[in-house]
Amino acid sequence: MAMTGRLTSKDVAAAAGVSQSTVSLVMGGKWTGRVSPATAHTVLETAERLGYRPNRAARSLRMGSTRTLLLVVPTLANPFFAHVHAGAARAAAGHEFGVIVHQRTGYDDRESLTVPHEAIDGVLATSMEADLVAELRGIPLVMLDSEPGPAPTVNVDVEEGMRLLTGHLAVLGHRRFAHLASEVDSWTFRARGEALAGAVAAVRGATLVRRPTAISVQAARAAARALLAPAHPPGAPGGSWKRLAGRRTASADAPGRVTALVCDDDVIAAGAYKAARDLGLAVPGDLSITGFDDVLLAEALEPELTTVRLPAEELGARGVETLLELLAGGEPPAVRLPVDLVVRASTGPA
Amino acid sequence: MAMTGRLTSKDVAAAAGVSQSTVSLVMGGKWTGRVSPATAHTVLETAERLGYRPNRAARSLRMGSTRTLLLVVPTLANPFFAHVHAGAARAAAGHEFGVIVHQRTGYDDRESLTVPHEAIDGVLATSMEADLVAELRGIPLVMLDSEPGPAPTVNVDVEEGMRLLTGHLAVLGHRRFAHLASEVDSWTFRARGEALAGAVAAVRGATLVRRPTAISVQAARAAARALLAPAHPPGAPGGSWKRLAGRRTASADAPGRVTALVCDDDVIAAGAYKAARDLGLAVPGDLSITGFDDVLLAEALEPELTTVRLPAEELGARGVETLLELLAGGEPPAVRLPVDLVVRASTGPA
DNA sequence: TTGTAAGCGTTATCAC
DNA sequence: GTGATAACGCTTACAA
Repeated sequence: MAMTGRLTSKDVAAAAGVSQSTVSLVMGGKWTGRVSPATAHTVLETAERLGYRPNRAARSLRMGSTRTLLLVVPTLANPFFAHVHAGAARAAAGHEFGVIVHQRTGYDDRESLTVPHEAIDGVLATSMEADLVAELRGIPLVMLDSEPGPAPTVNVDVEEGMRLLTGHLAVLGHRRFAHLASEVDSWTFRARGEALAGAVAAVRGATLVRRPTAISVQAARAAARALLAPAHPPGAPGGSWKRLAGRRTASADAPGRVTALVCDDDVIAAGAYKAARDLGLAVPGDLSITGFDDVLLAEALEPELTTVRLPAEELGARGVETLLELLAGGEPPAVRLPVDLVVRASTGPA
Repeated sequence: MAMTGRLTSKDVAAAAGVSQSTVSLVMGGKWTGRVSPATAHTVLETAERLGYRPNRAARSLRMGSTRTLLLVVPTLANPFFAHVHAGAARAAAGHEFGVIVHQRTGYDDRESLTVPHEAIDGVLATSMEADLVAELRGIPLVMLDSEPGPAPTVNVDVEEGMRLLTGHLAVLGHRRFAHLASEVDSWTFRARGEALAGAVAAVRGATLVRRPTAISVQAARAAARALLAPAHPPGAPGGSWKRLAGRRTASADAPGRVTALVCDDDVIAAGAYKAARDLGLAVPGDLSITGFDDVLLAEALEPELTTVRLPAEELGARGVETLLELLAGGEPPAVRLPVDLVVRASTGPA
């Protein structure tokens, strides 16, 4: 039945032989010292027997709060955001809050921010532009993995992730880097790009080229092909490079010969794998490839993907804690969550 | 701000110089013939200017319905369910309903059904056992991809999917089939298993072995290894079979030599790929592998996966339509959605 | 055509 | 200790 099934606290009161307000007190758990243990027990029992559930709408109306938070994500089809939701829901449940999720129609959907459900106390916006969020005028907001700004942020340390990746590759002898970057213009990807550029610049003799792509396997495949084989016509059989460029000469003298391909995302890395195969490049023999996020895909690919693990669940959980603090009138500090380098099999000596 | 920002219809009424009920009528869109166009316009304008949003809690309380549906899924980390949610949310929005999603803690979590949010009008339960759902006593329910039972169901035609797959493989000459089955005991997987068994039985001279596995890449990898190389010690180097069994002899005389591995799920198929590599079996040269669902993974794998595309978004959308019909007092018929065979590169001649 | 008023089910403030 | 009672903001007869 909708709401509470037409069974109200008044019914419970009648059945238990007490007043309605007593039922409310008992159900609310604030009866100690106001209601006798005996009556409290009776009330609890009859409520249970009748299957009574307090009506949330009435409670929300009275309390002025819905105990519901809204999580806005670009898409749930990327499991990263599914994990953010799981973490947020778990943390919220601990405070008797619920989390509803709104998936926008894509990474750069600048329209569908229209909040679908106004019965919320606050919003958690993931990977989103600050200006987009202006529409939520007045609603308490915490931004996840986004540009620091007026709203409190909870971020993952993507810069550190890029530094870790670069260090790992540099130690392996790589000097010619390429960045297969997300073309989505959001803070997290700008930060990744800048951090990578900075980290590569700190490596003696290292070079970096960059190419944007949409976040999809096929788009990334095409972009990676263009990046790796600029001179070849699109459909040309690969393999020539492999033989042309002497591998493991490390000194990076061969112009344009990229040996390390850093991808903004695991999905993009999956596309890069395909491009490498198209061109006859062995991974990691001819080309090391790295991802970012560490979603399901990373382990499913062959060879398994070296990537950066982002603490998705914790991002969601800390986001909720921060939002709750904001709702309580506090001024939560910006949070930055550490990341881990996960070395698997897609990176090797240059 | 929580709720509606402390700005009520009364405030709008005062600002517009009309009564509160007039505001309500106008905002509710049922003013034609009851309020003059001029007043209606004034009201709309001031509401807009003030940024007024009706309080959902109050509306829900008064109306006895929350215009909110709950979608319960095993996990959102599998993009299949993310798409179900997207379809459900889209369809619901068209009826001014919202959809909140509850992810259980896994495929066979038999505990966490406790609905996290009672303010709902109905429930959409995905891939779930009928008996589990008994706890939702009285709440209107539609089951998705689940056992037909007392509640209306919206299913995808998984049986047809298995028949399509079997036919495709049989035409390629396969006779020795193996089923890497989900160990989750839910209707959808039982149906897949039975349909596959039936379809294989209809192929002259065909045999089928079955092995259950958890739905994860590593679990499936281990299960597939055990299935494909029962005689080998776990760590034994593969490749022997490849040379032992004459490939493409098709006649299926070599005992135990499986040539087609049908997986209950794309994630399981990803594990099967790894097992094949472990054992030195080429896909599809030595072994054809098929998946089920057609999620992101299918295209990311190499070779790309032959699988069955399930209409996830439509499943969600039709689920909502069915639930809405149920809420309206109707008796919605059971729905069965067609599926498509997607032939890619993981299947080839036996 | 517009305004008045009675609830919806809850919580919380008071008298008792 | 317990029970009336007044909101919370909205929808909708019904009165003016």
